Amino acid sequence: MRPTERKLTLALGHNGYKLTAQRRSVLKAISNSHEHLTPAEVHERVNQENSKIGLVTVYRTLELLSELGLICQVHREGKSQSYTLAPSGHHHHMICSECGTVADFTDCDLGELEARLSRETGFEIEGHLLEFSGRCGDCQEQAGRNADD
Amino acid sequence: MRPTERKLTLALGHNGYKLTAQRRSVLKAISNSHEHLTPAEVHERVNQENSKIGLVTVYRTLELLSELGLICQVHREGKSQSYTLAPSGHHHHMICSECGTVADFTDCDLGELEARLSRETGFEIEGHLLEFSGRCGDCQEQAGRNADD
DNA sequence: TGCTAAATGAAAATATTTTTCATTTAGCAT
DNA sequence: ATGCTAAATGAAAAATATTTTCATTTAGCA
Ligand SMILES: [Mn+2]
Ligand SMILES: [Mn+2]
Ligand SMILES: [Zn+2]
Ligand SMILES: [Zn+2]
Repeated sequence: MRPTERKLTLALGHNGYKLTAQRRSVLKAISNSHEHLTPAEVHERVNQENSKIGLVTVYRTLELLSELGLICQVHREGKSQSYTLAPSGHHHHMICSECGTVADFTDCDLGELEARLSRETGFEIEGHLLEFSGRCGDCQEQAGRNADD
Repeated sequence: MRPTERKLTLALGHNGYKLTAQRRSVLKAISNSHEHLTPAEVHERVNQENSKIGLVTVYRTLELLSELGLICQVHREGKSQSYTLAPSGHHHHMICSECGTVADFTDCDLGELEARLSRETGFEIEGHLLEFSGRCGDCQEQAGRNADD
């Protein structure tokens, strides 16, 4: 059993949820992709396989997996919600604007900035959203190759 | 003329766009609020006044004002797009999760982090999204007063 | 093996955003 | 000032996204 599947089994059991084929398919689709996927994209990919599950179930499952911390949301300007596999614990995303690949990083180091803002504005800070966008190594290479032609 | 209106006149003229009553109303609704407003909310507020403008025009106008740098988008988990008045230049938001107030700050100081990520992952970083969420001073006070009762 | 609460999915409802196109109007040239 | 024209508007419809409802199925347990 793949480590992601094992996590799913544990997280579901722990919280009184049932392990279903649909839930396994959704998580598998996400963990098989390095990109962030919208509910519609997950649905499409799952249904290309044998399974055929309903879009409503995809929505419900994405919300559940997100709650369990197995996947997390990616925020793109103007785009609809999309999800990617979550490493454990606090982390952030770098997103390739060309191919959609998501890379995680953990040490955001915003403590000092938070403290200063809190002091200066009186806000009590509870959380933050930090994402970088750019071009991944692969897409840069590809652009380089095309320029060479 | 209020400074925001002056900016609007200049930005529109500069770019070959026309100054219309609708555009003034939309910008006014946003600049009159410290909260971030969705298209539907902007529409509602504008139409409470004399004017009565179409929701489609609100959508189009928000996009235009955003392009011109007069307003900017706020990103909330699971919520639909919303906008707030933009100070000039690069900046970020702190958003009160209770009342929706948005406060801006400018010095995000992510250069070092960017450089390290770029070095370690090969990503070429082009931009970032940084938002803090928490409770504004007012909402903390109010909570304090309620606890006192 | 059977029971039951949880999960699923089809359909409908609701919400959000975009497109189309006929009508109006701001800004400019006269 | 007046008329012209490209840009802007708005009503309606279409497209897209998300949620609710409820009858049916099923995972996990006794
Ligand atoms: Mn992540
Ligand atoms: Mn802003
Ligand atoms: Zn890429
Ligand atoms: Zn507040």
